[in-house]
Amino acid sequence: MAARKPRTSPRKQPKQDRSVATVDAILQAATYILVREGWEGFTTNRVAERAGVNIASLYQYFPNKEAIVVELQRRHVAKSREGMQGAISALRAQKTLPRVLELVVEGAIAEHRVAPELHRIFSEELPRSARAPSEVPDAQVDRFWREVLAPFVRNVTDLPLAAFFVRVTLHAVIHEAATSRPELLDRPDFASEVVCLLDRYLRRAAPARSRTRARGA
Amino acid sequence: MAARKPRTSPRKQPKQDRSVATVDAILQAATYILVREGWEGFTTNRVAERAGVNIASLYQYFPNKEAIVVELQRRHVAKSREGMQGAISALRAQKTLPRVLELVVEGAIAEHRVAPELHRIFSEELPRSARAPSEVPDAQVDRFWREVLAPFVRNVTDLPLAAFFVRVTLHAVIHEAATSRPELLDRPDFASEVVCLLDRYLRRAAPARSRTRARGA
Amino acid sequence: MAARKPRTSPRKQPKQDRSVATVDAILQAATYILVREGWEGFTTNRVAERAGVNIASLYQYFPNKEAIVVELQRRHVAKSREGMQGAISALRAQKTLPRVLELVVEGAIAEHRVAPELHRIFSEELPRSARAPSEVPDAQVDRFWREVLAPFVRNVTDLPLAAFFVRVTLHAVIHEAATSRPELLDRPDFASEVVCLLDRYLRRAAPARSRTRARGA
Amino acid sequence: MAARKPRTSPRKQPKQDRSVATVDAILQAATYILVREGWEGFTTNRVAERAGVNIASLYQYFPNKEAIVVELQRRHVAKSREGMQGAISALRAQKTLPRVLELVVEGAIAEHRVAPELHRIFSEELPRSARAPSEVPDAQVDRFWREVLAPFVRNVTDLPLAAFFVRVTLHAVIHEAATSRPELLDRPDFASEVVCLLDRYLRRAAPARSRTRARGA
DNA sequence: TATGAATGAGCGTTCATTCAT
DNA sequence: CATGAATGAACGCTCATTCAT
Repeated sequence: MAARKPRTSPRKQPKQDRSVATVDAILQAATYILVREGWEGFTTNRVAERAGVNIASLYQYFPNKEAIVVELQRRHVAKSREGMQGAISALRAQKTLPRVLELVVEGAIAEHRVAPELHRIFSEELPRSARAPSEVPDAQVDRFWREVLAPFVRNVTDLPLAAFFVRVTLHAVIHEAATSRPELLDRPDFASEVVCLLDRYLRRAAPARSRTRARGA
Repeated sequence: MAARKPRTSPRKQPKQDRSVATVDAILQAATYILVREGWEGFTTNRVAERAGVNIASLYQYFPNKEAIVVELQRRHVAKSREGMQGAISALRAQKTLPRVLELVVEGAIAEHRVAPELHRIFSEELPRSARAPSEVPDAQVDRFWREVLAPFVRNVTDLPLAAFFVRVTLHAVIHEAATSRPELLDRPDFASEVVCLLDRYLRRAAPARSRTRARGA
Repeated sequence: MAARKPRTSPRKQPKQDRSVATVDAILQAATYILVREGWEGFTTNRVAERAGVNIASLYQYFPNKEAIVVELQRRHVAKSREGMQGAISALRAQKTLPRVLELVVEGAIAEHRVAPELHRIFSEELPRSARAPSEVPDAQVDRFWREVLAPFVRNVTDLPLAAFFVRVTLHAVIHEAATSRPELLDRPDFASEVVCLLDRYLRRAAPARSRTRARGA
Repeated sequence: MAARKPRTSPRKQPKQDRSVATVDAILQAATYILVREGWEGFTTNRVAERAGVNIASLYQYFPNKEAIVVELQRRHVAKSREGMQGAISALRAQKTLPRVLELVVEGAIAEHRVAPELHRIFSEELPRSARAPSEVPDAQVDRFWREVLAPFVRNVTDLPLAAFFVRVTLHAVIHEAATSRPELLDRPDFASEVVCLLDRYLRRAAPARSRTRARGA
């Protein structure tokens, strides 16, 4: 039922300098057009034209239109990850939850500072067919969080659920800020608020006989 | 710079039963195709074909392709709002923050139970051109939250920022659950976890000399 | 090879007042649209809409789109002819060529003063399919001129050719003036110049051994 | 009020022989269809089909339907002008009005012998949207005539008006002959009759106290 | 390898006209 | 009769992709 999905991996590795330059020109043109015109205005002919590359050459390096965007995402993610990687590798050494969270939050903010327009395109504009399969599936991220948070949580009965909440919340607030209110990212209290939000959630007071569900009480 | 945007309001009201049925068939077919094929596969010819309606008939009721989706959104939102409205009107009577949050969370969950696939389409798949202008802009929602929360918050220094966090977080966790893990919505503790997350954030402990920023400490 | 040409005569004679009103409304709307939008914007649906008449009703009185325009032309020509008729019936009584020409020129000018925009539409805008077959074919007009002019011409060797010239010239100058320089029609010397043009042509000096062809001389 | 008029200039120049042939095939097919079916039957799909060319290829060289016809006109006018140019450049050397007129008349006749069916199409069939903007506006032609005739006219009180008459008459008789009685163009006396018509008009007898206006006399 | 040229498939939309009540 | 609804048949145009040099 799902239409066959043609491979999106680059057609061939450019080995010579000229080829590298061609591919770069294509990707740069693609970025330009995606940012300015969105996915709807993104056509291979226009990309080739703007890149100053013959359309047939374009198809020598990319098997189809989607592959261009996928490669763009691959490079974008690679660059974004850099900021995060530092945070993650430093994570295990942290002794308090706030420190852990702080590290991650700042990593995530750094991540969102990289080419935010492209980020918006990738997260909001692309149809499924052009979306690069996330390199790290959500479930795996959740697992990661579970492990990271486990030592610190207090009175959390369902750790997997909490991990889900943390992942989603963390991403949402930073992404939304980056997308629609970028000035927030620069405020010194932004990160600490995010930390506060998650910290208090994860280290909560004793259940108190399930306050929120005790409607009749 | 913004191209002239052709109106998306319906072209003519169906008067007889027969034409009401036609419009319904069109909208139903549109839903079917949107859900299965996404915006990319959504073509007026296919919609008309699936609806068993002549393409020209389709254009008697909708001035263009976008208008179909806009009408779909209008109807969807109308249906969704119902659940939320009750919650909102009951809000002012609440005496505790958990009760307030609980109401809203449950309203939002109800909202997301209505045709969740369509919900996903509308929020993730549509290009800007087909997106119905949000009836309630985010800034206004934030203002609403500010007023609602003001009586209850504790040790919150920047209420507008907090309102932003609440709006974004609330929506994100419920939306993500509805979209990728719908079974979560049915769990009895899901809502209470959301409430807990927000409640603890809004009624926080005294600042403690800025714990989270005391890196050097 | 020529596509079958569906009849353009009105479908049925409106007998009742209401029908007459309907037909009039249609023709008036048709005029409005033709003048403002030209033949390209002239669609039966728009005519019906503007006339406040259901499209199906329109087709009860006119078998097709062309028929509307043909009827419009019929009425226009009928009205135009009025001015000319007087001139023509008075023609035989005239004793001099200038008087004859003067009468006709003034008739023709009067003719072109009737709804000049419509006139332009009919003469320049319509495709062949919508052009009413001229009620009086050119050859017949030429014959008429031959008879009228015969008593007056001088040194004209080929009367039929001269008649052709008179018909064409007379129409061209008045039509062009009416179309692109309407103020000319109001100048008192305009008509007399036309008369002069034709009069001198028809009563020419003796051949002078064909001056204009004596290239070798 | 005037809608944005999309450019009609060719989209890209054919560089290889193959594409020159393509463009020629398109223009030839366009001519064929225009002549046989008129503007109404002139559709890009049919042109492409008859040209044996893919519709998309057609649009590689012409940005829209009108552009095809405009190019056709451009080429036609270029060819037509040749005959006229000779006449015009020889004009100044002429010593008598009949010689001047003769030259122009013969130039105009030659002009009308080039593809007369196309000529008819261009002058009668095209809607404004497809008409190439006349390279030489009428007013300019009138000015030209004024200068050319000035040395020769006799008893002409309003030279601009006379120039208008000359332009219109000259064109009308030749055009009408070419269009509806092409055999006339081949008759040896046709040109001389036109010359006579204009010559006598421009070199007229003394006003005689305004003969044609002396109605009361 | 790079380029100019080509193209199948389809898209959004319109319109003259007819049907069914 | 009049009306609301319907529709077959195009039409102008674009795009991702491939062919041929």
